[in-house]
Amino acid sequence: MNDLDPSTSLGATLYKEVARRMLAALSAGEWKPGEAIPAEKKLSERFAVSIGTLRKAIDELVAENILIRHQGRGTYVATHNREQQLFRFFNIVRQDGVRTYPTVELVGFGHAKADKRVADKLAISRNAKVVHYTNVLTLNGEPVIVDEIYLPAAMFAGLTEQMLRERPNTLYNLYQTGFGMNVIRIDERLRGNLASVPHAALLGCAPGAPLLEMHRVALSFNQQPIEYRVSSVNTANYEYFAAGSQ
Amino acid sequence: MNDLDPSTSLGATLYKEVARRMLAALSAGEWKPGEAIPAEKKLSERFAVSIGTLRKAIDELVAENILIRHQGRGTYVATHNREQQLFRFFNIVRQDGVRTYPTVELVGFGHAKADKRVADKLAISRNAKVVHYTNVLTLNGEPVIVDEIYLPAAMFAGLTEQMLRERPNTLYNLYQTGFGMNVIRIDERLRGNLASVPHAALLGCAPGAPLLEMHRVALSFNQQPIEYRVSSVNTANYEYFAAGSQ
DNA sequence: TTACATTTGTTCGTATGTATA
DNA sequence: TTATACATACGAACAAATGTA
Repeated sequence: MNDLDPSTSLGATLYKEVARRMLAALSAGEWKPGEAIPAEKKLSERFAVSIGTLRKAIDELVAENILIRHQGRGTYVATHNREQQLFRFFNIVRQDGVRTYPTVELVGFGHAKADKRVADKLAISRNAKVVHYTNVLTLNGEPVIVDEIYLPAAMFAGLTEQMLRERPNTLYNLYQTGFGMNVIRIDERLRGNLASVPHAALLGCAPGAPLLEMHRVALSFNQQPIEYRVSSVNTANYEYFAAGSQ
Repeated sequence: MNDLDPSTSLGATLYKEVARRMLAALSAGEWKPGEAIPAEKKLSERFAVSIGTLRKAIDELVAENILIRHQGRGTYVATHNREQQLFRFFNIVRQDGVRTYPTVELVGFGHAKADKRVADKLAISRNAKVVHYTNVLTLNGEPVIVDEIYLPAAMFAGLTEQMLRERPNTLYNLYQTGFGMNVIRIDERLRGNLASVPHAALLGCAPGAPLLEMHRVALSFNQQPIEYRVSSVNTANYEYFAAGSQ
């Protein structure tokens, strides 16, 4: 035991300190999504640690899905535009187990002030400006999900309805390439609920039909909330697959 | 490319082969839940690999929650009776985020034949004998969950209603200590549904109230299904927290 | 096709630090 | 204090995958 202030000392262990410094470089935009970071050898020299220690630091970031390794090629900053990555956060599958990807239709767009719930979820002050838009997701020709999506307007200055309509890729890719907002992790909570009249109309089911209601907060590097989304899922033929529960 | 059958070769890498052999030892009962396995040094001698390779093998089993490391003490086989482990699979939390643990009441017990759905989930033949029992879980004095639980009778010979009532610990601990069945992983699928009349009575809600319906298969070492459980959750004040979704 | 350079992956061994009993 | 066990850090050698000349 010593009486140094631990907050001023290094991050407990060397490899964690290296991981922290690499995260800082990522956060500062030194290495951009889709690009390769320098080779392990070079990084070990830069941070003045052994190759093993550097690899352990990278291990941590790979485990968090921030970096992706490719033997023989290099280590890359994760993006949201690879097929494999595209729907990392899309957990709705058909009840027979078949996994298909949705087509998205924007059915509502506007600005609003954060109410208590949205302000809490986005960690912004009440009445702060938010962008609010609505998507309908169709699977195999059947509308299955209605997404009510809220963004902190301050972080998404210049976002237009057209950008959402014409994005060539996923929403999270648009956030990443258009606004520098990287979704690293999501926090998801689920409830049962009954279909409201407008949602029933969008989903083609009866008002009062049972739905799965998903509350999702998308988080960036420092647990910074980027997006709050309420998804209403018609689980007549589909279901939520809790992928991570091992 | 060569034309050797890869299934006849070793497990690709040495550390994975060691992990496989350790899993075999666990599966064979050589190391029992709650016990410490031999020290890394001894194991590295036993498997004739370096300490680093052995540690990497253990890393794999720790990541799967099969082993638990304690610096200075040893590496232990995971059990379902530690506070921390107790509710590893219990993902229902109060909407304000407070996490409390349920009290369980057995309200139904009997034997039945597997219908198509249960046979599929448990990977047994249709009409095979199953144990079917029903629990009501109470959180903070309020009944919140009804569990309909199905076990393959062949794997749980001698299981009685009294054993379920008088178990000093969790169900999964009873499976482990009483029948040698270790729950390693669960597969969970979620839907919205309406409360049936009997479930509404047990939960103290109106028939037709919206519920979260959870279909869970508990799996053992070789993806062997051990238990199928349908949980009906009243999410008026509680919600499902998708812990693993990162 | 072949050869080669580059990059990550695996395995080894050693030394030292930290936690536990 | 001492012994034991896991954790961290170092560096070296070789294997495997990739891309290119």
